[in-house]
Amino acid sequence: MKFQNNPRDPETALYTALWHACAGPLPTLPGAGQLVFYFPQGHLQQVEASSNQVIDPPRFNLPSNILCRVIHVQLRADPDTDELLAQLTLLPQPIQAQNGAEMELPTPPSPEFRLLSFSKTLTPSDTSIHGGFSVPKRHAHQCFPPLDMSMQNPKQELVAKDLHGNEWRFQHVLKGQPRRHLLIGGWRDFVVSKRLVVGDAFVFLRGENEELRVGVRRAMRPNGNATSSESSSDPPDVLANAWEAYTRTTLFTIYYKPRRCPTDFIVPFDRFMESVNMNYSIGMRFESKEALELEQKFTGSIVGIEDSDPIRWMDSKWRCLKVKWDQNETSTAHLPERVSPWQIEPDYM
Amino acid sequence: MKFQNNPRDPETALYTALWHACAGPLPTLPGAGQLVFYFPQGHLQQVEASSNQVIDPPRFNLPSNILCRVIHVQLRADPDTDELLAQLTLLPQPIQAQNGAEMELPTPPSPEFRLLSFSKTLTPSDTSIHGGFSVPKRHAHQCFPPLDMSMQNPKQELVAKDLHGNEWRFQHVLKGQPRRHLLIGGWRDFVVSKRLVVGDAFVFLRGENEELRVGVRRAMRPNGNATSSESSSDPPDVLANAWEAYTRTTLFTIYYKPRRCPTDFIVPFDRFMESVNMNYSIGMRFESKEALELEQKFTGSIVGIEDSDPIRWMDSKWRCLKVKWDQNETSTAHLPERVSPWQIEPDYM
DNA sequence: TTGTTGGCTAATGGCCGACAA
DNA sequence: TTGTCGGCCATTAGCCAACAA
Repeated sequence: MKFQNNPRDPETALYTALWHACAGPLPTLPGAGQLVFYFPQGHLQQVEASSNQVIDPPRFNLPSNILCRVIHVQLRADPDTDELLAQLTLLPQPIQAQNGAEMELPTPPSPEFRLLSFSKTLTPSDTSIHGGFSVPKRHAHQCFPPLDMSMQNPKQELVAKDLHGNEWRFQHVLKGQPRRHLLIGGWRDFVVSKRLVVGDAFVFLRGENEELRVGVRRAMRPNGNATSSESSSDPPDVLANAWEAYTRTTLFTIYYKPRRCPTDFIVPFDRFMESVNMNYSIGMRFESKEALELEQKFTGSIVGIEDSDPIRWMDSKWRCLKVKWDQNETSTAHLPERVSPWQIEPDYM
Repeated sequence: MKFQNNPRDPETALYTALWHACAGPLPTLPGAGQLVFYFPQGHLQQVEASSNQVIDPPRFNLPSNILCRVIHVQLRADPDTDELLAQLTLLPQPIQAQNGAEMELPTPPSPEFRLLSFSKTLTPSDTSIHGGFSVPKRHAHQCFPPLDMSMQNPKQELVAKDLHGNEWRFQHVLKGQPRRHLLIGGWRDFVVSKRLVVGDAFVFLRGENEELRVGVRRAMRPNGNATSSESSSDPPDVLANAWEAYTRTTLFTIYYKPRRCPTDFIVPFDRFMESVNMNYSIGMRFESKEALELEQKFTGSIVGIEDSDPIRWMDSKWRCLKVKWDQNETSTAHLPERVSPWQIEPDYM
């Protein structure tokens, strides 16, 4: 299950689809072959955040961004915690080639698979020890194999695999007054094993050949409170790898945990160039792009343009914009004070 | 709980003691200030084993061993799985200084703490849902606070912290016919939370001030079968760090999971020098040193002396000995075919 | 349509001493 | 001395439909 090779293989396609469904709509992950900019500054900050260490890195002369080609992407999930992990292998690109978007490799055609899926955020009733899981009607009709409606209490067993290939069995019944679809008998095991709590989401996929998959998308913890596992995959001296790779034009590897901290230190070439061409100025109004990894769009205005770390990373675009968010019915307290140009777009309203 | 600063602090001393008790008697871990040899080859092999990837590393010109000073040691435990992790920060030593053992820093005097401890491997009864935990009599007498024997059914509540500072409560009772010490009421929670199974060991410590600690030493899985969490802390291109640190004499960091794979790529200076001075030859009989991380000693004889990877790591002492183990009442099938000189000592029997 | 609740029953959690290795 | 077992409660897991939002 660990290596995804041929994307045309239905098994692999299902795995990838499930991984992305569990990761949520938020993170944009480049594919193998794509050109991206790597921001060591952002990478370091992620490592610091996840390891709670302040790192005074050696004085590498890394530029603030490095054009790289994505050589390989490996999507994984921790067998214990189901935490998602993307491993990106990057190859720095020669400087002189840095201004040709035409060198973009053709994205391998992603074959179309018939794929049905839904996800539902768990309610207190769903997670409570008391009952089962209530399946919204349209989801049951769209994604579940059809029930034998000739029975007066239709039921069937659903057998689905998770990202690790483990099998989970659920009784799918249609009963109650009024009628509703329920997952019982096995649901509890799933909740306990996956340690689901209110706010986490249940993810369900049905691929071709009636293959069923289940997964979990955990609630975003407001701001990385200490539940986070310590096993950060990146060592504190992570920049040494980048430096080595940069100077010798060799491969290096970075990790990305989509449900952990917002990552924007890998930026697709096109998106970056777009943001470079955008003329942002103080006072400009904007709205957040999906790269900010928010569930909804927010608007605000730019209040400053300056290096976020002028000493170590001069002239870096990374989080170079100080912003003020508009007040909103939902709280904007969790929104960052600094964003990168590629995380926003001008608000033409 | 994450940073251990002053080893004289009783809190810290208890933490360290508990960590080592959970790690088991097997691994030797150097302390801060010590000189060690670092074997990139062994490091790489551990990474390969734990990530199930074969890595074709860039062609660094790393020597097969690098003298380093241990700058910092940080002992941690994963909050989810309790997996132990030692993070070693190493500083490569200048070449010209490589032949002076006198440069060994004085090991900081490890203050003596009164410390009582025991561990017990769990039986089926201990882990079964049916009952509690049976405490061997001498351990209860040695390590538990004394019971009030005037009661005809003496009992007390033990409150103990684990490596993360979480509190666990147990009812310690003396009852049954014949009398025995039992841990009930709370024991089950502990077993479930820590996911203990038969063969795992319960670790108990009592420090000064009657401070109690509990921990877990998991059974060694025969040969890294796939239960292992994927989140290896070392990225595949881990050698880039070492190379960078080696050429520029800067710090680098390695990780060591004592319950995962046998590590011998960090070897204390003295032990290595000893093994260099040992004249081993084909046919020589030996017995295993504790560095082989075995529960007991085994004997065998040397059948070959050769580079284990003559192409990439010429003249490396790492696992340069091919050995044949003596037959034994216990199986020798799990013993490695290759060992390093510092893992064995001549058998003078 | 779907979240929550109280009720009911079956299952199991969990403590006990007997017994035996 | 200590591991395992059968017995025996008390607790809870888990399904159900009523009800309400």
